Amino acid sequence: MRYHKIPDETVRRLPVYLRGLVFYSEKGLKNISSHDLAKLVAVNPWQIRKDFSYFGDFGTPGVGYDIHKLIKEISRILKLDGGHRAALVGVGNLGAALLAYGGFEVFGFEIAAAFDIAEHKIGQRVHGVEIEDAARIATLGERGIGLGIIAVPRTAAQGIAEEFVSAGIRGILNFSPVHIDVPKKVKVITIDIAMDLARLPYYMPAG
Amino acid sequence: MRYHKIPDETVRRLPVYLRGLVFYSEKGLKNISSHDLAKLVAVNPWQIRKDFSYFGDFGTPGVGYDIHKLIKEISRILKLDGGHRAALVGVGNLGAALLAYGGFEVFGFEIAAAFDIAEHKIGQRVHGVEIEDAARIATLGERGIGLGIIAVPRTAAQGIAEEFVSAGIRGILNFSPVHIDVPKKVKVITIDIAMDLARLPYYMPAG
DNA sequence: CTATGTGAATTTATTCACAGCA
DNA sequence: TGCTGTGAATAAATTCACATAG
Repeated sequence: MRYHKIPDETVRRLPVYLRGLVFYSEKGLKNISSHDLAKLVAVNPWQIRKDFSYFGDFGTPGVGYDIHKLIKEISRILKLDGGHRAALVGVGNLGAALLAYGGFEVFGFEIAAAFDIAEHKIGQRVHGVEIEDAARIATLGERGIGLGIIAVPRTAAQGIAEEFVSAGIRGILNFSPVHIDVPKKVKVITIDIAMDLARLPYYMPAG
Repeated sequence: MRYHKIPDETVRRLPVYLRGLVFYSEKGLKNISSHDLAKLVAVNPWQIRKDFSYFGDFGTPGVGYDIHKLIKEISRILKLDGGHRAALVGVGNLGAALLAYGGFEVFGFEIAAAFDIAEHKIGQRVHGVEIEDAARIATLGERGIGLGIIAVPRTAAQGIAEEFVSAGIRGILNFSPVHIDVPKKVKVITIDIAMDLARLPYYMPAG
């Protein structure tokens, strides 16, 4: 099935596989079976095989998948190879947490710029990144930064998104619990942490 | 179709609807059409109608849905009515951000306890919550706290999860980028913020 | 005439079962 | 024998189209 379009649900799982594969790779392993990967990432073995079958031929029957080749191919499909520079707006609690978060590197991301409107924060350094005046968001286009992260209060989120769009940003990760309107040429993913928490009681076994 | 099981995908959307409905309710509106709600939450109108049809009869043709009744019913289905008290472990950058985050109240959540292992943090108050010694996690059972939030470094996550389980916690929200193993009677939802970011380049229009 | 509610049609995703390769 | 890769079968979710209620 190598010529099919990759299903969205498979694309959603690819970063999960990638993190698991990198984990195994760092342990020095060269190959892994669908069964072993399944245990690590909590996906069925046949689902994994089906997913991988959409884009190629990485397995050897009786041996397993070539970890290195898979990492390269998944990175290529997700367009993570080559790396990405992101700009963060809003260095409050959440923004500082994102700057400190170590989980971005695996996927080739780097937070290369940070902005805030609070006078006393501007010029300070947080985890190696200097906080700039939010007025300078407009300069992002010239600086080769293509991703934006919004970590400001909800009332400011739409405005920041529009500044991002003007500056040429093509992808936005939004942490404000509010829907953001942008032109179709820009992709927005909103993460509302409370929404995942809100599903927890439903799935909790009664006690 | 009032007697069918509610599909998982519908359950995933219910918190989204709930947030939108509360937003409208606070504006003083009494009714809303599927079309208007659709614009706010970025879901198709027919999808909304289908979702609501799984659990009842809240709409009036020609008028729309009764916002108040819907809020009550969705809260009931998600088991959010009555409220939930959660315990946070790990008051670093992310933990502090969660304590400061205002988006939990809509869903009836309250972070009622916070724990850390760092001596100098214990006894301090962050956003009104006193930080306790992580050794006291075991007391959660007696305190009527049923949800746990993990915001510690990945290497500590599994251990904290086990302490939660021993203390009688039935639902865990995990922010560490690692799969957590718990008994089946406990539900875990893992949020890895980098994973959503990792899908962004794939969906970004080429430029 | 407007907007819900829902069967039916379609599309998409998961699961199975097994042929075939190392 | 062990494990991949994939058609076929099943299940689930989305979309449509329209009867029906206010």
